[in-house]
Amino acid sequence: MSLKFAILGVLELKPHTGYDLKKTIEASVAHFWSADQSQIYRTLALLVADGLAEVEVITQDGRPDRRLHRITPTGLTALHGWLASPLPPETPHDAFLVRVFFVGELGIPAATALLQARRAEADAVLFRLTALVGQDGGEAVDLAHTLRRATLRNGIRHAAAELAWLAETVEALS
Amino acid sequence: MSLKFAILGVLELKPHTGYDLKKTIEASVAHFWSADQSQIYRTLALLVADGLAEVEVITQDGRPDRRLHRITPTGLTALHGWLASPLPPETPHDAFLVRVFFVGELGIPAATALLQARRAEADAVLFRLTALVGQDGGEAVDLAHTLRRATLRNGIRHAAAELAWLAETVEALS
DNA sequence: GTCCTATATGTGCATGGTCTAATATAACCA
DNA sequence: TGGTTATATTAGACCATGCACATATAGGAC
Repeated sequence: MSLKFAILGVLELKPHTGYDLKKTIEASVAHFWSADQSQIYRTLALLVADGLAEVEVITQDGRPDRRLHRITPTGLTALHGWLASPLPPETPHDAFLVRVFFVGELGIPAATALLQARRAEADAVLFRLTALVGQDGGEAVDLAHTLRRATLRNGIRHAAAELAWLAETVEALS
Repeated sequence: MSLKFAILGVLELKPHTGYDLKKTIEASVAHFWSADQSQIYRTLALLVADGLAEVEVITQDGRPDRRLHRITPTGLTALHGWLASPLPPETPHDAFLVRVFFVGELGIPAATALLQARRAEADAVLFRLTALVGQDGGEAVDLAHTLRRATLRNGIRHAAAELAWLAETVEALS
């Protein structure tokens, strides 16, 4: 659902081909959204069909033509409407917590192993995001930039929360 | 994917009909997993087809027969295997952060409104989970119980982290 | 010379999930 | 008496995602 708008958002910044989009997404929003390449192409086609984006074909030889997509005024309206619309209720799906809930059957060592594995992951995420925020410099001036940094900080906060919870939980098991 | 195992986990505790399962899930793991009723029935059918669960039909009149599902030894093995298997890499999909990332276009008031709405939600989650943990008493003794409480505490930690992040971010916007 | 990577777009298939609705009865409330 | 809620299962349509694969060429690594 939001892939549509994530793509519109990227197209607003700059026209993209499907190929570029994949790269831009990986380089900018990968920490909270991921998209399969075929899904990107499908969604682009859908946006064009709905009049939210338009295509300029740039012929090439030796490889497929580039299909450069840009957002239309209708698309811009749709994006802004979505950004201002109320948050839909979300249905949680956390497979890790399903494991935690039932892993008691296997005893304390198995439960601890599960938590340790999770800690390694959370550590890695924290490290990666912290590096990204650091790279970014500091002095944020414009609003867009501040918000983009905020998405990274969100990931950092949650990774830290997860680590704190893991420590507390491992402790409770012993 | 994990619905299969969430259901197996519940079946291990006690045999269930599809109808019961929906209620048990809502009453116990709803804070980290939700399941559509038709999806539950489909998954149950799949478990039976795979030999992981078996059905006892209890005839009733005036309403459909109850189809009571219980886990089989094979099912138990499958559940335990899953619980001990490595965590698969997860692809993030956070629609809220997509909004944060792009909402700059609409200016500070719109961005702030988005964050305020989120705060109301996080507050509600925190309140609800805190009440649940409180209800639960205190003195947890057995492992399963400790882990179940831990899933609640996980939600609490993340809700708190979200609130802290929101405060920091609203601040950064002003 | 051969293999891998980058460029660029797509199709097909399977999985997992949501929403809607059909069916049928009993119990409870207004 | 009439409407909602609870009991219980199941089918159909649709949507989003992911994985594998098809196609075709240029350029660099080894």
